[in-house]
Amino acid sequence: MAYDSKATEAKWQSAWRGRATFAARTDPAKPKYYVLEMFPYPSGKLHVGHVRNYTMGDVVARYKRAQGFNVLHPMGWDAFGLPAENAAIESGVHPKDWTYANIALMRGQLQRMGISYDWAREIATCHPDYYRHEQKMFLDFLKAGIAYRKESWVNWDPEEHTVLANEQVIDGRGWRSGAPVEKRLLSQWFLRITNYSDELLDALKTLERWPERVRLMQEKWIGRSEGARVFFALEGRADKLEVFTTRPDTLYGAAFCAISPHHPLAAELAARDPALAEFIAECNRIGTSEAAIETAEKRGYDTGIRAIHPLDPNWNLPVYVANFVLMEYGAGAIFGCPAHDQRDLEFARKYALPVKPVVRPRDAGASFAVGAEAFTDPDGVLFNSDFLNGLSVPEAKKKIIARIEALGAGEGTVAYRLRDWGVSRQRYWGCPIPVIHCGTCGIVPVPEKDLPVRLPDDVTFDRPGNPLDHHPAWKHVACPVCGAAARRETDTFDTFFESSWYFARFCSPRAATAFERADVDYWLPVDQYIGGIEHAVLHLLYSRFFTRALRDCGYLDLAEPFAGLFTQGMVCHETYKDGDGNWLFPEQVMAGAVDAHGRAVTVGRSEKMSKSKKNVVGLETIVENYGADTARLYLLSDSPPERDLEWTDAGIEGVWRYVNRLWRLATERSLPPPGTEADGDHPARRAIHRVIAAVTDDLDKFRFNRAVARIRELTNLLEDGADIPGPVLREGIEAAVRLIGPMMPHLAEEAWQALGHGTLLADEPWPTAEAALLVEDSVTVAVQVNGKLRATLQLPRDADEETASAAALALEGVTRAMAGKPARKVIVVPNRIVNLVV
RNA sequence: GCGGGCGUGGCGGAAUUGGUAGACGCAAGGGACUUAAAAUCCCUCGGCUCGAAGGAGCCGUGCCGGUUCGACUCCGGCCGCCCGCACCA
Repeated sequence: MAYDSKATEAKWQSAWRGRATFAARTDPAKPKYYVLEMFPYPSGKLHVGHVRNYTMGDVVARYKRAQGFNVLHPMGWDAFGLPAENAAIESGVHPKDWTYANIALMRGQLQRMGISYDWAREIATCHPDYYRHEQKMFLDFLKAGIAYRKESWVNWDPEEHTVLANEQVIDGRGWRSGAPVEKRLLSQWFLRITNYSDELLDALKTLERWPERVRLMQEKWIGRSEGARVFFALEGRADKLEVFTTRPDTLYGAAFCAISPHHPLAAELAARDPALAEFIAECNRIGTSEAAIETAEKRGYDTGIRAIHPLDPNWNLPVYVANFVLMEYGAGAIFGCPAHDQRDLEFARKYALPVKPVVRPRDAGASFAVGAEAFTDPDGVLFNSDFLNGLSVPEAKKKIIARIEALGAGEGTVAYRLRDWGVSRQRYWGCPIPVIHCGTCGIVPVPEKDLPVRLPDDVTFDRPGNPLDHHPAWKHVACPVCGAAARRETDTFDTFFESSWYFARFCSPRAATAFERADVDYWLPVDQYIGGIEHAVLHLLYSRFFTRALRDCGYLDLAEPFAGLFTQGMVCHETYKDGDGNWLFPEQVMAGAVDAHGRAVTVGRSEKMSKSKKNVVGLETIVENYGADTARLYLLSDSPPERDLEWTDAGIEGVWRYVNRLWRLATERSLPPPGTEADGDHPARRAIHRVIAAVTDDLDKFRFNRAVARIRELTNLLEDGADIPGPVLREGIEAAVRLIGPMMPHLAEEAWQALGHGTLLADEPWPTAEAALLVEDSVTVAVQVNGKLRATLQLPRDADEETASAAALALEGVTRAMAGKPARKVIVVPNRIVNLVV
């Protein structure tokens, strides 16, 4: 009888729902385990990339449940964001309607996957019952000095009168309008994440269950560097130019100073230098993305101003405005040392500036010169540097900082790459920022009793700009302090704001406050967080900061929200474009790579599945034809979870065949009744228990693909084991069913029932391996001659070295390879290898 | 450009973390069953050389070099691809 996936999956999903099997309850008497997958943006279509993520989480949740943990496994929607507004502009549908319709669609798709979520805890961040709490948090941040206002640069589309996301700036132009983008200075809200730089950096060490690469990326992102700020006097001016450098030791190699196009000095000079103003305007056309700025051709504009070297009053340096100097880092100004910085070197070559080396390699002489490559190795000796000559780089740094401090020309300092988090967005579909601008009282927080500040529904997208801003009534309010006519803040929060605390909301999703203290104290931190590597820095760093900010405002007693992190690889797929250059969904591409009109399709490279490029594979057809379990197992079985997965349709058939084989194995053998205990050390029992131990270990380590391979090996063995005694066969089949349970829960429940059990497999404990069955008496040892495999050898376990080498020397293949020569050296690794060196 | 990662058969990958490279699967080819097909089952399957065969040998983990008795694994240099770069989420 073929396995009926559709009926079976519906049956068990309703059984779990009916018994509230996965409802989580705060119970301090039980050990808890909080499993969380990064919640999705409701784009409207659940694709295989999402499902890969959620399936991994479900395996962990079901596995930990079977191990006796009180498991919290919730799901919700990261529901504010730009695509809803784009949909409104393109097709006139309201962002709210679009979003809730998408949520309904995706919820249904997700429920058909049979993931063990506690659906009673579902949240959507666009709901006022969610965002009202973050408005309160913001007011608390404001009181605590964590939130503040400052000016910052944005990408401005002059045609659409909107701020563009970096993603929407393509080659310096607005994606929709095609108009050249300008940078504009806007007054915006910021959170002081930089107050927590050191804490966020130091605590990375404590995150033992995070991938090393993510911790490294965060460390580099925070970018703590020790250096110095140095003041250069300017010829003919009273003010000084402050620069930051990590290489004060190279000060004698300085060739120029460079300031950011946004430096106050640049603005001042541009006011009376039209050519400079034009240069700055050109820099502003690059956009705000650091990648764009860094990859743009390095250019500078000589201001004509001369800076006086702090250690030599007779030494002048030209001051350039340079497009690669960032106002946000250090002092927004640098001194350039071409010999010891590659970028400075290229700049110096371009503008014919001197390249004077001041550090040389230990083995180089005084004639050391720099060619096409700057000498950046910190292991070197100072020369051409007056009182620093002969010193190592660290010594020179110390000494020169002492000197400039004595001269009052600067001081040692620490700079961070990390910048404060700008949370203002000039958009409609986000959480309103709860402040009011009053002509007399300034910025006034919305009183707590007036929260939430709700988004108005009656908005239009038919003209450029922020709909909140041109809403006829919404922004006009009375000042809560003086009662005069005032104006609401029309900016909304960055959507990272919502995702920075949703894991806490899941602990008490219906609480009148953000969350109940007892609930977060019990459930947090998240024991296992699972999501894409693309979130390695921003979302995860913001959440770590936000948790600390909440702690400092008395919300909870916790610094790190995620005790364990697993970053899964992305699911990739080829991209397709039709004859007009529009993206196509894979199902729109016919055989022979033509579109619906018979035109040739351009097949692009494989990339991360994303809705914008339409290279997504939906699940409907797979679930329809093969069932959720088949899709789940396929997503787990082939690729290691941390690696990217190239989606192909081939292979799904193979998994479906396996599903049916397993089903037949569980239902078509005559077995002793349930409860029959197997004993003894039959080889099949040994194999069964080895697999139990290995799969348990694999699941602990997120090696789902290996776990699947092992379970398949077990079922292969059971299938052709005509000589396996009945009780052992039952033990083996039950083990296979229980081990596969977290991955294919519906099939496993059905098989468990077919095996004669009246319980839910979801309520059964995890199988344990009998230790005595795991040790083998005999081992296979590889025998090498000069490191090359020549034979293998069966030896009793833990045989001593003499026995092993004697047995090895007696082997025919070994004597042949040794060709009569004596062994000069014998290396014996017990139970593993004998290597004879001749 | 900068930061982080990855690279193993035709394909996805495994390799006890320095100790038998290719587990498990996909695809392909051959065969059995069948009137036929599907389903199922069995066999072969990194490359090359020698052998009728059992088998034997050489090469092989992106490329070049190094460390080691022994390297997919460690080190140095290169090439290619992926992720992130602060307003996509």
